[in-house]
Amino acid sequence: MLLAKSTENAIQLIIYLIRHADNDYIRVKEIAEQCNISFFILSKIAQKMIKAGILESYTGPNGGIKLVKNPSDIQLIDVVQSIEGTDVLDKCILGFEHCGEMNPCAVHQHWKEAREVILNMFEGKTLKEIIDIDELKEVYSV
Amino acid sequence: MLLAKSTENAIQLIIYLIRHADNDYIRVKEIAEQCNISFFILSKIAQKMIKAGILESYTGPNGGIKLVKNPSDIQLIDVVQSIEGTDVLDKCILGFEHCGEMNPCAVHQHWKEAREVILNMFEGKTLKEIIDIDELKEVYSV
DNA sequence: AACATTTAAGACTTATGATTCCTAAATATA
DNA sequence: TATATTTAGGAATCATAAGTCTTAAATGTT
Ligand code: SF4
Ligand code: SF4
Repeated sequence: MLLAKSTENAIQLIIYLIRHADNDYIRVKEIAEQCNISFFILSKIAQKMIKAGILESYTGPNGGIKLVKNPSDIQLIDVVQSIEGTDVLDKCILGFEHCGEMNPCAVHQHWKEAREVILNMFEGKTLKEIIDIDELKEVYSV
Repeated sequence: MLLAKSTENAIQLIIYLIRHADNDYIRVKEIAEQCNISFFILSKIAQKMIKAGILESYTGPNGGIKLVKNPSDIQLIDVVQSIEGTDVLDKCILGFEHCGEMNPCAVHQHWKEAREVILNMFEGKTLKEIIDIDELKEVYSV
């Protein structure tokens, strides 16, 4: 499993937020219902992203959560790291101790290539680009 | 984390086996010591790979485990699947229910590309190729 | 001020994987 | 046959992640 389940949920939450953003706060309960995720789980996840500076919240009636920055100023990696910590993809595919470029294990170069692509997926695109529905329509002609 | 820790250990075990293969059975204890992995853990992992038909074992003095097939006839994906099950990379990066090519979620195409590369790493190369030290020397000029 | 709504935060339980331990079975060797 | 070696396999423990619940704090509405 590449991503933890809570990170999957975090991405779903973000996608929902972007698609329903209209400068108002959106209730976590609404997102939980629409995305079919437990409210309790989602509110914990939201809290992590708030601490990471991705979301802000407002307590009370008409309250909820919303994005702090513009979707085009957030990378997917920011979301991933806000949940899983900053060293998700620093880790290697094997557990060898004294390794790396100078003393590579047998799969080093292969894993390096794959990680490059994964990183590119997480860093190369902003949330705006990733979530852009028109782009998807073009590709899949839906 | 892409791979479970036990899968990391499985790959380490396989690498050791290939590099020390001389048609004899190799004791799990020896591998455990050399790879610095708990013997108990490694013997469980070995049992899984035996059930998957990758290794065979022999009980008693001079016993141990060895590869069933030639390293050039085994794909890395076989090792991974023997430990984690066959649907490791079938799963999607998100948890959406009704999705896929016809109804792609917002990151479908990006994850598809990355998964392609990972699969290629696991399926495209045989263990022989991956473990080949000369190939590594060439690339890293070690 | 009283009440309803909504996030905040911690406690608690459950599920899953990692790790360790122990006994049995197989088999070579003396 | 007795003994030492080595895998087989289950039981038990520990760690971490996932999921649930409960109470507190903030704040708009009446
Ligand atoms: S040599 Fe490279 S692939 Fe191998 S364990 Fe080290 S960092 Fe990972
Ligand atoms: S649409 Fe594609 S990327 Fe999205 S959840 Fe489904 S299979 Fe995964």
